[in-house]
Amino acid sequence: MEALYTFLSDKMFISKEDWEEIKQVVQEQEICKKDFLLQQGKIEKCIYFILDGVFRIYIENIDKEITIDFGFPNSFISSYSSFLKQTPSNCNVQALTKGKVLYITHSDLETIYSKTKCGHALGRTFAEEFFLYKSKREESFMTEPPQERYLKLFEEQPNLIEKIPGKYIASYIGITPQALSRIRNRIY
Amino acid sequence: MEALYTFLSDKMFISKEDWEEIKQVVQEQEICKKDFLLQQGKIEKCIYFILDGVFRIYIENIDKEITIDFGFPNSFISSYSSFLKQTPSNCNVQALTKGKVLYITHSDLETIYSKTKCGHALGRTFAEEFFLYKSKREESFMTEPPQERYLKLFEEQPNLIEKIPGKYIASYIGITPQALSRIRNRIY
DNA sequence: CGCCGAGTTGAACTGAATCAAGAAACGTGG
DNA sequence: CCACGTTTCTTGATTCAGTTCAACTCGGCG
Repeated sequence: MEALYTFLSDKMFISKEDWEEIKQVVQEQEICKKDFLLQQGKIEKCIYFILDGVFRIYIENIDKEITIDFGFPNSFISSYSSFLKQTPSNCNVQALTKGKVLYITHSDLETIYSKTKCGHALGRTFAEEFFLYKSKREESFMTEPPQERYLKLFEEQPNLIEKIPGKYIASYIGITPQALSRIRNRIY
Repeated sequence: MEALYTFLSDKMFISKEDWEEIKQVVQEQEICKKDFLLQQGKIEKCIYFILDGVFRIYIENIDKEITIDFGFPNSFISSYSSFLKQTPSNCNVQALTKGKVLYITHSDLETIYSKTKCGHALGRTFAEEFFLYKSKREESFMTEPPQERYLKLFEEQPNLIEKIPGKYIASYIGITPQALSRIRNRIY
């Protein structure tokens, strides 16, 4: 729980009282490998904060899966569009390893919005974080070829490359596993 | 100004007093064709609400421009990453036609955050809107081929296709003008 | 030991980029 | 309002990066 406080208070001010209020509604959950935090077609009811484990968000398209995002400890994960709109999600959120998460539900967050001073600022922080992430990814896709996207990813998340099956990484940077394999030995 | 109120109050509650406060800091500006609301390398100090005209956000890459976004009347436009982080932007925001915008500066928005009840909710609304937009775009790029991206765009913004030079549209959907031309007469 | 998923490698294919040239549309000044 | 120059669009030929299909290897696990 301190991990979450540290993460949030780095981005915004949270008073003692507000934090008490928030603590009331934040819940903890152990996750087994391959468990789903959310399945396509369901409505996302939570935002998760990853304490431990690695997660993946993906869309099941015709005949293939498309990886949209990975989640690592000390970051949020959610089918956030579905969460915001409270409409069925078009993606799955799945644990690649066993892990542990904190989460807050949509309705509890609404409560926080109304009951605490920092509520909306909290919601704003979520939204801004999610936006900045997507925005960075967009720029990467628009301006860089696959190889550079891979190298950047490698720089930013060197551990990722070890822990995650290459086929997911390939999909995440928008290429096939074969193409990734070729990029890899082009670089050696 | 009513246009902005209508737009916002559709998404959140704004009290009479808060709106008065907001009105104090919202400014209006006439824009000439080809004027820049922001140039690459500068820090985005505003969020704009488009009253009239069409705008374009683009990145100047090595040897080519990449269109990231268009802006139409009754929507917000800004180099929002730069705005949030208050760091130099890597994109330009330019008017494709003459037009008119409302805007609020970063520091004025901070004032609104502290002075009004709905401040943070307002910031949250901005962030959520921007996020949902990017998210939709990401999904489109990951799951659809260029031709479908074009057709979807055509459905959603039929007027866009008439008003905006094809080369910008091509760039926006991630292809060359030549490829767009071929898509167009493949469909007739 | 044999199976299965993941990764690699090769060959053929394909959609889009690039290069190039000509046609059409646009706007700017006389 | 026309004429000229610039920008945009189109079309064709060629090239290329990445996909697809397919076969083979490797490593973990029942």
